[in-house]
Amino acid sequence: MSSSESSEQKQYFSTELLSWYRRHKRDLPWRRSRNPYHIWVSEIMLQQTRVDTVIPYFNRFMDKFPTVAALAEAPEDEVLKAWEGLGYYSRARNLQSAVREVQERYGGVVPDTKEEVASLKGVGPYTTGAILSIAYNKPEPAVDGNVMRVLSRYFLIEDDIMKGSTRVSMEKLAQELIPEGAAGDFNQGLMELGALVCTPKSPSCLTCPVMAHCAGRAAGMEESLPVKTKAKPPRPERRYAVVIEGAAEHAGRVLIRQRPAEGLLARLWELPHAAVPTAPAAAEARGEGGDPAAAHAALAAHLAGDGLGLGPVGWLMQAEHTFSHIRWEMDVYTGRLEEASALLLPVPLPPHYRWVNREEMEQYAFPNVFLRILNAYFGR
DNA sequence: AACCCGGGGCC
DNA sequence: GGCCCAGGGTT
Repeated sequence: MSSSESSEQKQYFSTELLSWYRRHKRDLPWRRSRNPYHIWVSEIMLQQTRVDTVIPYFNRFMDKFPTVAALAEAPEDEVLKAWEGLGYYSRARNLQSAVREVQERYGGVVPDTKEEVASLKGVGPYTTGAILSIAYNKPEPAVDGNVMRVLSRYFLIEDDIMKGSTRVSMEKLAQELIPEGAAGDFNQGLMELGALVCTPKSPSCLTCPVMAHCAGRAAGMEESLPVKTKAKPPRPERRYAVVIEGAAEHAGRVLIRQRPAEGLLARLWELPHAAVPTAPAAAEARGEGGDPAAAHAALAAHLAGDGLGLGPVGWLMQAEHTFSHIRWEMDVYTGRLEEASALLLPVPLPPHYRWVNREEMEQYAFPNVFLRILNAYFGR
């Protein structure tokens, strides 16, 4: 980092920011007490969602699970239900798992040392600092994206904030800035400034309490900081998917299945799909119409693993879904299960499979791409 | 350090 | 529809 910050510039920043925060802080539900459990839950929720969205979730969550003990004892289903709509369900599971540890190991009292807090599941460097400073007023930095944006602008730091080493140096700087005895308010002030004034686009410099000594602003660089490398584009992954149509008592229904409890899109529902085998020469063009023979081979081999036989397939559509790191490019076919041959017995369905029609599918949560396919298939 | 994990809002 | 938004876990 540049490390050309003057002590006057730092002193000014700390004093003015703290004063500004105490005059302008928003009245938020988790700011009405210093209850460490409340602070913790709010920080986990805020990691992924805007304040306005979090508020009703936080209030409902506290009504339902008012204490560490209450959350520790609750069935996981209820916790996930209370989290429904916030996304990132693994963080709800991590939170409850860590809360159970606090209940058992610390008698329900959220610990107040760096080592103990940082060891809790789902609590990394940022959340550790937030809990220690906001709940216990300990002089620990809490550096999130807001804070890195504010600091990189005010001190004109051009280090790439996507690098781990930059976060570490920002933490050092942020810690030096904490005014004596005011860690909680100062850290919240940093984040509040980033959220309300020093915003990612078109920051409101004219109302900023520290504009007078902002090096980024003085250099006309407030819009171009922080420096942040572009994430590399998601790697494409070609897949075959199939809408398996039911017959007889399942006429009008299609076969869906639930994903495993761990990993990508955990526990969501989907259509059966299989990777396109890494093809030799002619793998380039995805075309309308696909390659039914190749698709049948891949899908049939895949479904055989669940004891299901697949009959011939026909072209349906193309569909795609982009994650931060993967891009699914799917060729979608329709097909039916193979007749159960000689014994004339119904093919037993593995427990994570279901037949659903267009009404019944409403009860299951699908990633968007499968929702689009099913909606197209059912003709909406 | 590199990769894995997911979903929403804005323009 | 393209662009931007983040923090923690694992290896």
